Amino acid sequence: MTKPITEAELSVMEALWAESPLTASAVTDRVADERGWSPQTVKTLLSRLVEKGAVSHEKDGRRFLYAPIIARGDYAAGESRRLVDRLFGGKVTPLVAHLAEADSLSDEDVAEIEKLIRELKS
Amino acid sequence: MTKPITEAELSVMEALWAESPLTASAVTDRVADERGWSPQTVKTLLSRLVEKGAVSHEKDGRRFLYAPIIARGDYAAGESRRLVDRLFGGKVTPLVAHLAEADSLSDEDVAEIEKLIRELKS
DNA sequence: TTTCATTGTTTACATCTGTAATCGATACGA
DNA sequence: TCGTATCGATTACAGATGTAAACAATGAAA
Repeated sequence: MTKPITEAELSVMEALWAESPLTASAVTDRVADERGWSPQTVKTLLSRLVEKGAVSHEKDGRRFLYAPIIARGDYAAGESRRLVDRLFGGKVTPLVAHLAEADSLSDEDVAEIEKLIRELKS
Repeated sequence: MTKPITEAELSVMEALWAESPLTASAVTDRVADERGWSPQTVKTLLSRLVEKGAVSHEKDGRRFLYAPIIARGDYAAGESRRLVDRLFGGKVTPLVAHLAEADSLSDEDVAEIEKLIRELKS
């Protein structure tokens, strides 16, 4: 994954992460609503994702079947790390603190993280 | 902050967050090393940040003094939220879990977050 | 077989981004 | 006072990005 996946491309990735392999038109059906894109736009994005090595395309008769190459979890982990490095000097704690301050952490969140932390400590 | 701050612009913001107000050349001095930019480049970035409403410029004789309008903490919190919304359905726990899985959380981190969580619960 | 619809490929184009040169005003040193 | 260094403003320009039209191949329908 040399080149980064852009915002628009991410919508396409989400469709493929949700279900794959898919044809281009199937992807279009799934993302057209939220983004209001023309089928051509989706094709372009798919091509660029193939170029970037983020998506595979296997010939299936006259059409292609597209599937993600990079896993959603790997992508998310990478992006998370990038953010933490860029803004919090690589430390996760300030990130959690900021989200907490912004009142973005529900009691549920706190409880879940606490549980997670307990597991990590064992 | 209508338009997002770009990667290059962020370097300039960091300089201003570290110390402000600063003249354009003072900013240049502080970011030239890490980025190897010409003074002109820094000027352009400052102008764009002023346009975006992220930085103020007050006339001081024939030159300008630049200062951040948005606080670093607010920016960081906003970016964090955007990431969590985009990739983790708005939930913080999976983010922490991913970072932990990638072996990115030191024992220290875990201890700190635990402490933070305890404070949040009280 | 002729046509139409579908699929991928090529090309397009405006905006954004990174990076900077050039230009015009102007303050400071000689 | 005259040139020179400096500052901000204007303009530039290539590559990335969002968004898509145009085109070519080809399989399906009539």
